[in-house]
Amino acid sequence: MPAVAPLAPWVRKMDSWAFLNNEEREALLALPYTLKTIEAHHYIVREGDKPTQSCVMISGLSYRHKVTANGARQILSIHMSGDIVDLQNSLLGIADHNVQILTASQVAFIPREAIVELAFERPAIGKALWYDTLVDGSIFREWIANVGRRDARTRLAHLLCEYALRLEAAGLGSHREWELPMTQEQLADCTGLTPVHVNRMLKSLANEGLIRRTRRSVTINDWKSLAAAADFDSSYLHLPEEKLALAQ
Amino acid sequence: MPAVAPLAPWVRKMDSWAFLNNEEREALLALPYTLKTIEAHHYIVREGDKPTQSCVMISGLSYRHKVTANGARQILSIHMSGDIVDLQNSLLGIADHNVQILTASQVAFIPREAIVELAFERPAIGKALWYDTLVDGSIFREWIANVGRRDARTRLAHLLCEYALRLEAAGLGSHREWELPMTQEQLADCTGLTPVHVNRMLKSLANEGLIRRTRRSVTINDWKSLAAAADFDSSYLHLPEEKLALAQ
DNA sequence: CGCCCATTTGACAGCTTTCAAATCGCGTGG
DNA sequence: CCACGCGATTTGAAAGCTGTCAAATGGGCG
Repeated sequence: MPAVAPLAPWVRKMDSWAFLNNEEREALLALPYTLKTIEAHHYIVREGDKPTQSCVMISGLSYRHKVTANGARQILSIHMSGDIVDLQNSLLGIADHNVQILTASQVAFIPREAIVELAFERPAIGKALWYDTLVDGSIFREWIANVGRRDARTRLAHLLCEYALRLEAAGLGSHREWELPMTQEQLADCTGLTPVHVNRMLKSLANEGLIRRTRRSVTINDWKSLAAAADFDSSYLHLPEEKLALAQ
Repeated sequence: MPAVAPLAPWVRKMDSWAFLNNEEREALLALPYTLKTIEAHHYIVREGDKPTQSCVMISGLSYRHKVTANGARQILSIHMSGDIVDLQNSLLGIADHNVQILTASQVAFIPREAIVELAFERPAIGKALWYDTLVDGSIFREWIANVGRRDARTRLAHLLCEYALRLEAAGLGSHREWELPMTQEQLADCTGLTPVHVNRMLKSLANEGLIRRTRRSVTINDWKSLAAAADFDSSYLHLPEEKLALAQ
């Protein structure tokens, strides 16, 4: 096993809800997996596939999306180190959405059966996995509200806040200082806007000093003001208590 | 036990994915519960609550929703006989959204521990419950895409198609002939539109013969055309095979 | 019969999209 | 080292879908 176990970030996240003991952490780390390095833009899963493996993000970023009949794309979620994407698709049988790599990533593929067996062999692990899918669902619900009922500026700010906080909760940086390696077109696909309008809203947020921008990334400048402008309340992320302070 | 067990619709749904044997069905039916009749508009759960029970819909309709800072409401899902709402809230600890009754309903409240224990005692039940939360998540994803990337007319048509198919899958009617007891304001809150615009779009769908309307409800007139106008593909509902034919 | 709430309708405003063109960065090749 | 090319970002102007506001209509119920 390498100096740092590839699955460690994931186990850390599963462990953050305090269901697991040491033995169970070891059991998760001992799951069989195949490690792959995947370049940006590549697909991990396509709608209609019947995946038999689940993917754990080791490093890098990925996202899930759907495409409507008129060709518009809607991004459904963003995933980072420690996230298990596609537990959904693999358990449900047929993938109902696509999973694509955002920035070059290391991904661990774990056979579905191995995970499911472990989940029911050790209830604590089962609870942690279940909990994880429930948090996933909670984030989806917030996105429905975000896209459905917030104006463009608020919507975009909300996306930034969520990303910042999740990044920090995953131990990947500070919510006050980080980079978002997404194009404005991708931000548009997250928020149900057009790239042009995303550009204008970013400009507006920057003009008021809430964020700072370089060409290809965004940094939060004034967390409190941004969170206020975003109508952002972190409770839907169901972060463990010790990480709640971040949101202040 | 009454002639028809109250939990029967739920057990039927849990069973539809073919994980359960007879013993397990019985175990579900034997779960402890409290039955309540609740009038329209009443809340079952409020955001911030710490529910310790999960609610199974026996009859009637309910919906989940969030309210944004500016007071706009976004409905997140609609629930009918056989649905378990709020497994999410009760497992996650703190409710991140509201659950409200749409039409007078009978609801069975089951203690969370009883469900969780059973889920891990009998893996098949655990799988069925997990599967159910995953389907829930799949529907949320479709709603994100619906609200984010479809125009008003398509969006509304999509909502109608989903409702029709779920109603039929739950054994509550035919997808070609049913009523939707929602106000136009509620339809608006489902789709991220205004009531006025919902009115216009319903009129447009009716003018083209896709639906028929009475004052307080909608009926599908021409399923195929409506599904086409709605960009509707039922696969995200993950209906069991024997019910797939419905969607044709 | 009268009240109240939901539905309709019309006119107008406005947020967001659309369409196009210009600018900018950055990697590549000469 | 510098020009070139291409994708991403910016910007402006105009169109359009959806929202807003207000008033009228309609139905159900006490």
